[in-house]
Amino acid sequence: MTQSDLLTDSQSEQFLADLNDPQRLAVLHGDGPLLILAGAGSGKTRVITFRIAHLLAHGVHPRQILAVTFTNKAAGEMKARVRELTGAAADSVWVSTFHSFAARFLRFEYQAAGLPQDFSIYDDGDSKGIIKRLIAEMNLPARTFPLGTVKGKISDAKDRMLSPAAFANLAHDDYMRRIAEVYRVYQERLKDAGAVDFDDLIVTTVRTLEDDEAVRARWQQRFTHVLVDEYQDTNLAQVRLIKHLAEPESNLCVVGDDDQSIYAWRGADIRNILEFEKSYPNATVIRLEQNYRSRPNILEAAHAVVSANINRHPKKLWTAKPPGEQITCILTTDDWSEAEMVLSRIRLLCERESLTGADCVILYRTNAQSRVFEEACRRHATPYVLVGGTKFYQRGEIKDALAYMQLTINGRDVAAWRRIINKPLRGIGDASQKKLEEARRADSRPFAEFLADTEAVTAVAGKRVALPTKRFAKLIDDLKEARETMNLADWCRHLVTTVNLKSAWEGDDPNTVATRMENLDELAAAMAEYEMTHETPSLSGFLEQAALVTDIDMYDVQTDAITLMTLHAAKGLEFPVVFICGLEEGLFPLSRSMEKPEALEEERRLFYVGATRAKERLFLTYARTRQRFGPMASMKSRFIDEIPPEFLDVDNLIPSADLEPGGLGYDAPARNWRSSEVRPASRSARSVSRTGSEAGAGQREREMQRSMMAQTIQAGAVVFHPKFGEGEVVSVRGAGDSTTCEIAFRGGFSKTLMVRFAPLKILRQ
DNA sequence: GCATAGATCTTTTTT
DNA sequence: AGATCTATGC
Repeated sequence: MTQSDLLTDSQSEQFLADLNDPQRLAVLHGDGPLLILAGAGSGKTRVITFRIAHLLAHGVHPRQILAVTFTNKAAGEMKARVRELTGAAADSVWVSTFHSFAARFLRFEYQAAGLPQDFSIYDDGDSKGIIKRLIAEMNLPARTFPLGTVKGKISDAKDRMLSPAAFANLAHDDYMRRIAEVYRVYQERLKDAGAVDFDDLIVTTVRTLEDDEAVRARWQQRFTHVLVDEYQDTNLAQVRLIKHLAEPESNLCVVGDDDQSIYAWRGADIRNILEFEKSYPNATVIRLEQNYRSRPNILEAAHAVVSANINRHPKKLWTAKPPGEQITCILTTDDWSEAEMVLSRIRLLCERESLTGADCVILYRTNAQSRVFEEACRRHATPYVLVGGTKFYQRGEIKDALAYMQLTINGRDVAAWRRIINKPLRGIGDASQKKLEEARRADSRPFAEFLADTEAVTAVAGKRVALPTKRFAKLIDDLKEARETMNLADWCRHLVTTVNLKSAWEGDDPNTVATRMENLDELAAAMAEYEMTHETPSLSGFLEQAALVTDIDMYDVQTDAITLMTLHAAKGLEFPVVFICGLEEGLFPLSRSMEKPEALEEERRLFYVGATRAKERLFLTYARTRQRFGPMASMKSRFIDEIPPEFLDVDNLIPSADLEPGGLGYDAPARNWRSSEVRPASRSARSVSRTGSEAGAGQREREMQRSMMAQTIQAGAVVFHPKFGEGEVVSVRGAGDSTTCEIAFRGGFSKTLMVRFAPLKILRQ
């Protein structure tokens, strides 16, 4: 590292001048624990990145800094921003998510952790497959032991660092004792399979650090400074991981906001942030309360809702910005017109206020709500980007191919084996599978080796399956061998043909089959890209990445497309215009949460997170009825009523003869609200102005979006494909690298292609 | 062992 | 309403 990689003092001073007082204190804070309570939009990322730059400028070696986030996207952004400040030094700073940090740790320390080097990482589906089989094996009634609940309890136990034994000790009724038993055997099965689930990544890392002094010393020495983002979302296991890594100096800087804690259902414990000072009595606490993102009206509304919570540290953000528009609340009769209204509002904003679709985001509580908006966008040929939904690596055909790959490096991976042993059909049915699986476990050899042992197989499952199992074993061995002679992408293609995956979907709709085959092509392309972008590409590295990557990670603001995503996915993002939709009792807040006060408070925080994404304008929508297991009607969300009326501009599109359903006992003064008909049209035409430094930032963002547009495709574009000819883009789905678009080709057929890999030429936008 | 039709459950959010 | 699971018959 050269001196020029580092900030010089004068540069660093210049940066500091842009910060407000508490921000500067946080950046300059010396040694010891530091808690930054950073409200929404208070420049939190800036503070973290400046702090890292500051540490680097003051002689901390980049490799000694660990910064942990929850999503790969956040990690990537942090790294990019540190790089802007410090140059190449940033590349040596270890910035990663909790899970990918743990995965990397365990690849180094697999021996101490008691894992095979090429351990598999099980996703939710893999884990559920194992647990499901266990529930059946243990004769537990599926009705009283629903898979999701059992998995959830086990996951909770892991989040709290409870071993199966400890969990069993705490179980004081038969029900919990049985779940404890499932947990115990589940762990045995994982161990046998050489696999860890998502929770285990963290738990095993913590256990290894706690049990092995040499390993602990090595890693504690390695990191002298640890920073954690979104600290309010950590669970006990994660807090312990961080604590160990930061010791003994405990130069630990955590940043978070208790009002933005929205992952309690996943084991996040808000007490971690509320009681940080108890764990670290010498901690410095800094509050960032100036908001640089939103108009005061938006902050007021968000604050009004979240401050209805009892269990909360009282605080209030402020902003120097001028008031801006009122918050628009749109009341519609049903979900269909809700979507129509949202789109027409967006159209209006784009026409009159020099905004583009990319400035707008539609947020909703549940993924299922996205459908109506997607349909509306298609109807109006409005480009949109859907974040979430079916993920590329979760598709059946992709998981199948990955399972074959996984089995070549981890021969005991039972989830992979189960997935592919009879796909394509080999005449090895369920009954034989169970017998073979059990016998193999007792035998402890890898699947391929065991299955090639004709005698052993015959003894367990009869003569009939011995031949197909032997062939299967040979197939796996051949694949393993082939891997040595070719690169990952070629090997992937080789695998698809050798295995003859296509024959597994004989009789299926030919279009579906074609799409699946295209997806497999895309998998090969993804592997090629992985090989190009990594210095030491490995199969297990690729599989690890495939297991830990999510949709939001790949999301990038681009083109003129409107963004559609859940409120949860929106955390950490900001948009000039935000629509929060489906503000109905039972949907948002969700009915399940309405029984438990803590859960209801989390819904309020979720509203707070959603609202504070907005820079300029916030819209809230309510649909009186919507399709949810058949049509259902609901009352306005209490969140709307928790906002003082002076901040709201209500656009009531429900005919006055149509009263709200169940108006009894619910204070919803719809009659007091002005109807849209009498509203002067000029109001919507008022321009959204940008002020101060925000304007500059917005401008730059816009430019970046524009430059990216060149390489992206919008609905309505006319494109050319060498194989399929000319066609028109009907819709664009997915995010970032996994963006797909549906194209209606002139030949009268349409295809869904992955933008990144399809050799498309854009003829006209 | 496998395909099909009917039954059942799902929709909270995700690393 | 749609996907996924289960029971049944071949």
